[in-house]
Amino acid sequence: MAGDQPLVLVVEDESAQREVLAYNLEAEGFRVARAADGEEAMLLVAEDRPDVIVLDWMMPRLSGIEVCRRLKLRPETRTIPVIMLSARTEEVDRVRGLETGADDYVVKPYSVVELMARVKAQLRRVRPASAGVRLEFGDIVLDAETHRVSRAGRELKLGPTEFRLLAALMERPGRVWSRESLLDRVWGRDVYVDTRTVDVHIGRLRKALTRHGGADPVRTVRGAGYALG
Amino acid sequence: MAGDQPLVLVVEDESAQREVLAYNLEAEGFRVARAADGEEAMLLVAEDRPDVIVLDWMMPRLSGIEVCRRLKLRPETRTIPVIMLSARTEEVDRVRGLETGADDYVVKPYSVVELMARVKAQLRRVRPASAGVRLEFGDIVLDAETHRVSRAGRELKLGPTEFRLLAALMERPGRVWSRESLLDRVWGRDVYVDTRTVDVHIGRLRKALTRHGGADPVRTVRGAGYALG
DNA sequence: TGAAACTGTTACGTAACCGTCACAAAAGCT
DNA sequence: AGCTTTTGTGACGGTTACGTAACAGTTTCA
Repeated sequence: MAGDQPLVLVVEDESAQREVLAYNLEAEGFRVARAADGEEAMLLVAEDRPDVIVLDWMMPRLSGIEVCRRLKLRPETRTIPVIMLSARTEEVDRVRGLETGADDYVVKPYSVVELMARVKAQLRRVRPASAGVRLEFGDIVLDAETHRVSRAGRELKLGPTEFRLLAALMERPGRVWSRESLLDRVWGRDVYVDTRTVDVHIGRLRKALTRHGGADPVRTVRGAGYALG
Repeated sequence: MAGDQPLVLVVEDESAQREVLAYNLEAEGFRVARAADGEEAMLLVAEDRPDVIVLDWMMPRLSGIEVCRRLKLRPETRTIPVIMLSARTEEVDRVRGLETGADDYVVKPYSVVELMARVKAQLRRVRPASAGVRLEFGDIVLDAETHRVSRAGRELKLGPTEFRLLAALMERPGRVWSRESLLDRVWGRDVYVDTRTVDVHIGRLRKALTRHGGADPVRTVRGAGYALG
């Protein structure tokens, strides 16, 4: 709570996944605290007062559900937003059913772009100053919170994948993303999808962006990937 | 870490499996170092500093687990990503439980596509694709992140090979590169291409750089090669 | 439960790009 | 000057990367 940058607590027992998460959060400019299980998490919460908690559901010792429940009991920790990670859709339903009070849910394998957007969205609730939920490029505006995209004031209809793809591209306009890193960021880490699929979705995104006129803002860099502008 | 292409160390005691792995990795453009047991692996790590290690769990002498544990103890090798191979799901669980600090796990029999994807994913974590390199020489500016080249503020259109060729030359202005070393650097290690091809691409690069006026910045060093400036 | 929306893959046409060659031009050598 | 070696470059066939329509399987939602 004290520092410049928001502090995100990552609670995940599997070290590889924990580090991937931490890596991406740090790349976004957050400070990161790590916990490998629920008990460690409770200690760190008391100690460091994180601004957001990303919490794995399935963990040894103290499960994510239990951690969440305990946090929401105490007034001084009740307001810290919790984003729950779980492996399957059914589990999300179950977690919801348990009324743990988590503020958001993300299903594994998650898209990095999406998770970052949700972390930012939660932060914005608590710290209205933190920016980044609203991305702009030229006359294109993307609002991660409301999941809406408009161009020149006109609302655009995008599918979920096209939305995340555009969000990834808008995150750093001009930067060239390889098909592989787009797959990584937009589709998710453990999904094995043909790289040509990226081309198809880029095509769909282009069609949506230019439906009502306007130049194609997506640049193809032959042999390298795609970029915005 | 030194070379152009990432170096992958394959540690696997069974020679057939080791060669299959190596073959596929080389087909993907990686350089490959091979080790038949843990002790050899430790030596090769110290010697060659691989970018990624693919490590079999079950091995004579020094097991994969022990290799991994030792690697993660020393600061200079801690950050090298390790992908563990093991024979069964239960073993993966056991390896995980041992907290060896491996960065990813793959169960045998693995899909080659999947393993390649994981190797690439780990590499991306460590080598964030030539992040934000901006090269300048006189009025020429090359931005690796956006894949853009401009001269005197005017954007230039370069093909992929010309782009990489210019990047290589700009990395060390004034230095004379032989055709062979340019082939190595720009085209890749074991590509069978005539050295005269370099001349042709130098010509194309010159044409692009001088299209809108300005002196030819590429110097021919007769009998030796080319240099910038 | 259907209908609609969305997804990943495939196939095919096209345009850009690549490597080689042949010959011209330039540079060095005697 | 003549001769040899090296480099510049236009032309050309072959290859590859990309754009996109079509399609089948799946999910979502009324």
